[in-house]
Amino acid sequence: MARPSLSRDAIVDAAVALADDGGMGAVTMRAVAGKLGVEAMSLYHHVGDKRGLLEAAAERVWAQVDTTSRDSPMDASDWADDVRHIASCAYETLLAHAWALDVASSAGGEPRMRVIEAILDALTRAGLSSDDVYEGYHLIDAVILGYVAQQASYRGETGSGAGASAGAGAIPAGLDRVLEHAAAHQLERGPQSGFRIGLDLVLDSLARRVPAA
Amino acid sequence: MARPSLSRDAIVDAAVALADDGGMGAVTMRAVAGKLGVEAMSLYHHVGDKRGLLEAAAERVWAQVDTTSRDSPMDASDWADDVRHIASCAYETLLAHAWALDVASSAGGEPRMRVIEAILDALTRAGLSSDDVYEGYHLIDAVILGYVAQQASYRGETGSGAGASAGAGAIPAGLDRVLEHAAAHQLERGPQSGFRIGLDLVLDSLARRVPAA
DNA sequence: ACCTGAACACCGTTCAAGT
DNA sequence: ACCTGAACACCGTTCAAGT
Repeated sequence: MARPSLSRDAIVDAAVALADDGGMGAVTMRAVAGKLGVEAMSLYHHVGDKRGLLEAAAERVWAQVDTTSRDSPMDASDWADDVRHIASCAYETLLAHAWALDVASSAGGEPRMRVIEAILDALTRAGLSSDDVYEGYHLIDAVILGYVAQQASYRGETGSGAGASAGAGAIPAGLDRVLEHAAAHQLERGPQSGFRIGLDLVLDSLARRVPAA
Repeated sequence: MARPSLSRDAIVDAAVALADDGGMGAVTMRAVAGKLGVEAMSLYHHVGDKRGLLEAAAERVWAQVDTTSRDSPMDASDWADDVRHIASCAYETLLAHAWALDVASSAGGEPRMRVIEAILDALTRAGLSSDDVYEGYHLIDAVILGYVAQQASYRGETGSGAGASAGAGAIPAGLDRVLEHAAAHQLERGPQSGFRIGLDLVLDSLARRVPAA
């Protein structure tokens, strides 16, 4: 039973695996098929399109984000912890599959909507005005996507080039702050450290906008 | 003088133009050459690589961001306005050329470093601790990149699909907050409105961390 | 119903040849 | 020095044919 007759799920799995090591460019209809011991054209009986396959792969990534609240679902006081939990999980997951961010415009499908729902729900439970829920969600989402993009690009920079010191070409003379900043990057930091600091700063600002009980 | 003998600049210009309408996928060595009335292989005398060409194109986009401070260069009090000015300009520019964000990991080159320098300089002038400058820059950068990604994906969603109402497929039952949120999206809002609100929230938080003079 | 070989219209890139 | 035709090894996708 090396091949359970080829299923859509198996195809999407193979695409995710290929993208994880090798990036989105490594996802080729022929490569996906090869990984499943089948010819490229067989895939079209299950996925319709390469675009559709990539969207399904991105959706699978979003589905890995844990959106369950940690404690009693109606507890308003821990709304910030709930957001922290969901956002951290999303950050970690997306960073592990950074290619998922480059897939199509509106990728993510229902799994992504569940993440959005969970964040909106936490902000609503906090007692924020509906305007603040609206704007707060966008800010939190931007922070997640932004830090993932930032961190992914920083990784790619030091992971591939010959000399790991200078980054994307030496820093031109006169950009002294950038030079300092690059040096500060060398310091040891915990995982998520920058992201968590930024997220907490945003959450504190939002907490200040909760009307007094 | 239809063809000033083909220059690297002209090639990069053509690549930017093709990407602006048609996305990164429209940038093809053959298409770029065609736009310049030349054969594809001629490009290799000036750019070396398609990757290099795309990086040069992204660099040209970053170069459009205005990094000049608005008033006396040593004025510390307007550091927040300076950040607002640079960040808004970056947001607008990147949104107009959203493909530039998908180019290679560390794209942007020296022009992007100048943007980073300007932001770091403003935060330093504010009198923030070096740790806060470090983390504050990352947060601001994440906010810029995040809102651009968010807005670009929202655009792509309503710009292409058949029915403009539902977005990326209808919203599944049970996701009531998402439904509300999608409805709120229909309201008229100024350009940059979400981004400016998020950015201001972040800048306020940073301002609170400036040690008292 | 599911799989496949051959084929089509594309890619990026190389290389020897032209001027 | 700069440009190019032909060619190579790839793409995604279609289609008629096999089982």
